[in-house]
Amino acid sequence: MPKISDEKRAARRAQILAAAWTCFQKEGLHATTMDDIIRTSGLSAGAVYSYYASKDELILAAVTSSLSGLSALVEPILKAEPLPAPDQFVWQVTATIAGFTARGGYDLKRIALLGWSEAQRNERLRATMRGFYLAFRSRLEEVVEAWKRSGVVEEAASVQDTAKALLSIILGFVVQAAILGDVDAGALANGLTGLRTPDTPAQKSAQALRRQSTLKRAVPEL
Amino acid sequence: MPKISDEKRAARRAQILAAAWTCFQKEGLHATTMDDIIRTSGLSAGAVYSYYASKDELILAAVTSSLSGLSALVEPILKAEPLPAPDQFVWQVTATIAGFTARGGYDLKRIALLGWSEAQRNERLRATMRGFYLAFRSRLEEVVEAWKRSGVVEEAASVQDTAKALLSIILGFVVQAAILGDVDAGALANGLTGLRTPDTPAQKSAQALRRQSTLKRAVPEL
DNA sequence: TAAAAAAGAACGATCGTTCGTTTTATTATC
DNA sequence: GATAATAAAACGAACGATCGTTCTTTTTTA
Repeated sequence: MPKISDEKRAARRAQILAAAWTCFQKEGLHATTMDDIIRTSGLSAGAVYSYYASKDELILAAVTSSLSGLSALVEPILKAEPLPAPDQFVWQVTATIAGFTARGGYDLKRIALLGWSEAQRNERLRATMRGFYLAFRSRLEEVVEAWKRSGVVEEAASVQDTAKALLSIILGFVVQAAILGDVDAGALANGLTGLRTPDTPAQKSAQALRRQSTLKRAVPEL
Repeated sequence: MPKISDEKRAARRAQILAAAWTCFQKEGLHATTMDDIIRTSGLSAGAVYSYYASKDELILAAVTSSLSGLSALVEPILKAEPLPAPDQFVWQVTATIAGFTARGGYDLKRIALLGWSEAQRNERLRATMRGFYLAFRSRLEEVVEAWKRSGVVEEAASVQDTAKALLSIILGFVVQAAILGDVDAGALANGLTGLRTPDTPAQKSAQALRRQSTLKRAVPEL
């Protein structure tokens, strides 16, 4: 029975996925044609289609693998003992994300931007992504809990909101680094310390107000 | 000589651009066809093409107008007297961005994500965007300077880095709100205060170290 | 040798764009 | 002031290019 071995099959899939990554980040998700991927992979159309049923499947695989790659990368930081303080933590996470770029010429940040964009019209991709980021934010909540226990975050702080702020900082780094290219993890963490000054009484009362009211603002016409 | 008036011309352009916005955010930049835009604009193909030379032109116009719309929206906050404290400032900016969504069903955040993605392969768009965000960050630097003068940010902080951190938080909010949808300006600002605790001596030394070394980390295989 | 795997030419669908025609609105003429 | 002349503006069918995918043929391998 002439059937290819499981290792060979996995290798072929990886070969095609790598080609897809290369093309996607070079041209974008929609601008890369199947022919681009086929030629880059070194295989034929028939071969590629016998491993991935459609282009959408390939897009999903590319984004999913980048997400799980990110997960694997950041995981060690999340469970480090002792847990680094917030600034240090943000520094480590963003530096790790930035460092991924070096690896084989792939840029995790670019794939992330492409994925976010695509997720808005691709329901399956959106669900996958939502699940991933929600899970990641849960992990961040655990981190905040740990900070509370060790006293670096005060007990009164909202765990959910703090995790949201953390995630914003990390995601924002990805965007800014991808678009402007002149930010690094050190600058971000350093800039964060600049924002971290003790509350004045006026700020305290503003915080209390903030959670109750919704900002009503005149929105100018386009 | 039957020539349309300048107002009529501008109105037609606005009509087409509005149709493009609607389609782009519903289907994405590449998935919307010119026929989509043409039909929702209520005009003919020939008419649309006499106002915008190509689809790329329309994409650029859509993204550019969303950027300048954002600018106009945020500008009042930047020059407010007195300038709100950091948390309050972030709250106002993000609330304004979020509030834009309500306006006519257009979601500024979605267009932003689409634009970032497209900017990676469209050189003209990338240049436009870069210029916009750099200018915006300069404005943020001025804000940080003002904070320093009023004492809410300590003198030793780096203006550039603090502005980068600020921009990250804002951009991250846009991403998180667009993908997860369960964040609001209040949660973000509130979460930021949770991160804002006084330095311990250990953190101080970590900051000093951070700016000098580059993180060397083993990046696992995909 | 037999069946799975790879190849690659070919297909139908769809895209962005064009271009010959029709409509519309302004000006010149009587 | 009604009408004819005129040119911009709008129309929309049609085109060429290109896309994702299929399917028959050839090659490979257990």
